[in-house]
Amino acid sequence: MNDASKVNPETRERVQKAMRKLGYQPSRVAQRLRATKGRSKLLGLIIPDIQNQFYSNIVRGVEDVAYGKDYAVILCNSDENPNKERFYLDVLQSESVDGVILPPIHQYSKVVEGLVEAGVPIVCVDRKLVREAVDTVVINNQKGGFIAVDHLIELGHKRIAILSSSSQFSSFEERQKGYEEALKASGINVDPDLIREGDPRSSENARELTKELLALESPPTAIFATNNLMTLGALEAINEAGLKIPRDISVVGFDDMPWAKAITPPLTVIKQPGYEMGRRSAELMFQRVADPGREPVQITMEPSIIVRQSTGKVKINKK
Amino acid sequence: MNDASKVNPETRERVQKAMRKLGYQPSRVAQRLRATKGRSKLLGLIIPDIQNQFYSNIVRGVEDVAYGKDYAVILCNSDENPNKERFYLDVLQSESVDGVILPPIHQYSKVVEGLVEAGVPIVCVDRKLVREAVDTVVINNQKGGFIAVDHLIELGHKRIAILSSSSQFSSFEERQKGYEEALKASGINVDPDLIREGDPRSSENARELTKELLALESPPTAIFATNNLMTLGALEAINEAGLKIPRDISVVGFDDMPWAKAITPPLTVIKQPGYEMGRRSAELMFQRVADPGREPVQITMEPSIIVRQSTGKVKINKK
DNA sequence: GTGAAAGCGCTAACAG
DNA sequence: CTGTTAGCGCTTTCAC
Repeated sequence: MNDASKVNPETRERVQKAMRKLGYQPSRVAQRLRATKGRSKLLGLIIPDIQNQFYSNIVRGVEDVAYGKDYAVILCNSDENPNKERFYLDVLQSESVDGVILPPIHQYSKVVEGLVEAGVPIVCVDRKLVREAVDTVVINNQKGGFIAVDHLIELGHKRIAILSSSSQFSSFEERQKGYEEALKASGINVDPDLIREGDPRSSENARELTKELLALESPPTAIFATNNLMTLGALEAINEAGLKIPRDISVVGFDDMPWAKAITPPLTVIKQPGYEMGRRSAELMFQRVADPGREPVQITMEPSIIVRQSTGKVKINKK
Repeated sequence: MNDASKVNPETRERVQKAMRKLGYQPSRVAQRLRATKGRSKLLGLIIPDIQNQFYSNIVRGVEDVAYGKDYAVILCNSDENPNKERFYLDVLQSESVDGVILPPIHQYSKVVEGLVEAGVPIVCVDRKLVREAVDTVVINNQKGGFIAVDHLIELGHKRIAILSSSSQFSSFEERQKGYEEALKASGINVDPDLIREGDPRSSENARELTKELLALESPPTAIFATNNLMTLGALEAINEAGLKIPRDISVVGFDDMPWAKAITPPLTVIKQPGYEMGRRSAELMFQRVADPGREPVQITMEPSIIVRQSTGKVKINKK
């Protein structure tokens, strides 16, 4: 029934007919219980929050690849809560999934590192693990930050603010590094007043931060928001202040959200290939399941800037 | 170990300590294999597309309830493809999930109806099944359509277009019914030219449709877009045509997307409580698992209109 | 109150 | 090439 190779063709046909007739479906549960290693047809996927479009892109990429291989995926939302992450990791192990794909909450994670060492196939996506060599799919975040800010500098901006994360996620740290790098490369001082760190899961928080920025004695002429939710918050605050983009202020967002080109003016963004990142992660996963001994690889994908009308030449603010 | 009731407390304590010491974790797979009915700790969730924010809201609602009950959920994307739906339904059965939550692709679905009759706990969310009595969580779509259009009528609009679905989803049919009802209630003729049906999964398609609408000899002064993607497409087409909202045209969208209030001008929408719908669906699921004999219930939630600045008083078009 | 045994549905290993 | 068997890890039942 399972291995078509060494069976009498007519017997095979007879069996298949019987299967169809009886509507027989093998129990994946029993299969999994018996199989033990690497053929459980189940994948675990832990993400911070499915309501974040960037992560739903990743999820879709993973699922599409899984579907093609007859795998199902268990989806878990961690809310950036390490306890939830650990809980789900336990559940997934207990479900004997073939592997787990996740953006690790901490760069140094005892739990995840432990699993890697225990030989559980793990793929990190979007964020890295520092100590352990694991299959990883990320984008070049520093470059993303750099090109965003460099674009603004080219337009003449000198007071460029950044909305970043107060938590230590590798992705945000790198984007911020890119921001500073771009400024320095153009001989612009990094003004700590223009660096605002908050909760990247809260557009509300970004809105507050942006308000503060706009209320500054010498407010920024441009804002770089380092993820989709923060971009939203920045936009809200700017609208509320009655400012016009790009006349009064320029904005570069992170992530090419579907609505970015539908708004007025269309939003300039750094595009992350979320769907593709999901696909690649799942592919790495399957490679590792097939060959647990393989050396870990790290795939770095390229972000790109999509210039639209939310950025414009700077104007001198005359008071 | 499992049932705390009838065990010597000190033995229990001893066992628990041993469990912790050895890091023992029961295998949910083996549990599921043995358990057979209604305690598998796994739920199936089939949605059209996780990249659609409305569905990711539902997913989040389901998962949060599941998490609270120590359940995991297998997520499947059907892409509105009945074959994929059937495929996943088979997979989920084979995984012996305790039940499946889904917006059925067809109102008359042999497969889903079959499962219901076979006693598999099913909860329909967002869309209904016509023939079979099943637990269902929907919103009052007709009312949603009605209040959207009625709002536009009150602003003086008479030529109101609708972007609806060419496929026969119960939700869209009802929204369209509400549209017609509102027009009739105000003595406005339903102009077939203003009713455009397309693929609700494609903002691109909605963009085309809107372009056609705007190119009409007597174009609409307002557009009602019946889901989030179609709203996006409409907005794009309007921007491209150089029209200003609400000066030149008014728009009401469906779904309160996070970006709706961050854009200029903020978008008036009919809000669906997606997250809550997910929660309620999961709750119904658990109720049914606990009591398979219970009468099916249908929960109808209320949509609400959130009036923002994308709708304005109609102006007379003078050529 | 506690311990032993049967069996869920499958696959791998082995004997015919 | 085909048929039989043991056992994956658990829960339930039944005997102690």
